[in-house]
Amino acid sequence: MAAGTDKPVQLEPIEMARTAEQRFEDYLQSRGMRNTEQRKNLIKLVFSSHEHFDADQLMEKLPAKGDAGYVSRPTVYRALSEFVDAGLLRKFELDGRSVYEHDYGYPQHDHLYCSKCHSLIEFQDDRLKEIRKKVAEDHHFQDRSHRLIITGICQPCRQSRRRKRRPVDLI
Amino acid sequence: MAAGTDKPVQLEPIEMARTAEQRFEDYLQSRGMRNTEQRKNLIKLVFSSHEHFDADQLMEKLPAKGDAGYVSRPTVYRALSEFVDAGLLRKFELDGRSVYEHDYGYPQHDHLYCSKCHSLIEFQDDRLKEIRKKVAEDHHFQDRSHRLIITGICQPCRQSRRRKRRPVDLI
DNA sequence: TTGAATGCAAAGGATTTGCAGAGGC
DNA sequence: GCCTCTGCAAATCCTTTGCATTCAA
Repeated sequence: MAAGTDKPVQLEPIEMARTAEQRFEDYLQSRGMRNTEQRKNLIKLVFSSHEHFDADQLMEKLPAKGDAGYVSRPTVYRALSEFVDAGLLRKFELDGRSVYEHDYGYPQHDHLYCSKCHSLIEFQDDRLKEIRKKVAEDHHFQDRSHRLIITGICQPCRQSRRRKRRPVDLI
Repeated sequence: MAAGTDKPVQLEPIEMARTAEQRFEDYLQSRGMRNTEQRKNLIKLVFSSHEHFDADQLMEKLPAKGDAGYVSRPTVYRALSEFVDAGLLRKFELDGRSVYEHDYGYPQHDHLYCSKCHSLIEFQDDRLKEIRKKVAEDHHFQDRSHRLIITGICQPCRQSRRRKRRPVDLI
């Protein structure tokens, strides 16, 4: 995308007929599951920004134990799994932990991953679709999804080779 | 554990000036490290076939505890890490575990991953190189490696599903 | 009311680490 | 002999599970 820019290009959310919350409610409804306070808190938090995050980071954004709005760790894990199942989030693994990102209402993209500061930069390249299609056909493979991560050193880290840059929390 | 079975190799090894063992010896030498029996056993085993494997699968191929040639689990993990560092193996994550494959003497490739039987199928597409190059340039990113995994259902799994369809619940 | 969901504690599974003894070089 | 390496046990890290209680519908 836009060459000549320093900042990572931000992808634009897709226009949606239903909000993530609405879609999740449908999901719950259709399975006889309940729309609890915890699930409401989590989905609100998760969709309040489109950063990548892991379970730990999500926990840190929640109110502390004892305060209103607190959600326990097991419940966080259970909810993340439901969000993925409902098509709201996508999950992938990085350095041995699970990382989540918005799926619903967000365009397909892939990532550059800085092995120094652990930041993730999104990019889009439509040629990938073609490759995927051709390879799947060649192997009579029914493709459902793909994940491409290009690892290296991001621009800020290349420039400040000596300066210690605080790694972006979390991946 | 044990996932990621493999198909017979389809890609041809590259002609090498030095064997993996030789290269590893250089690596050890240059760092004042020792070429122990354990490391020799492991490298021989690892390069005796082209399959993808995880630490557990490698352990299972080793002689049992008490028998000659046994290597303990911590040593296996330490060695795998060294092999990666020495450029002999490449490591990636699948379903929460670390999976290894030959790097030295093996051409760049990517994978189709069957979510049903967990097999990994290798493929090559040179257009990926171009995409990687362009994206890296656009973002002033110094790319070092990439990993593309296309997930779906492999041909054998697609066929077996059609043949023996699960009957509708009777009762 | 009633079964699903939560929080707690504890378990699990993969991988790593501290350390005393073994063994390359 | 020096110093790295190994194996053992135990620790860590992330994630999941069993269960009694709480709560949405």
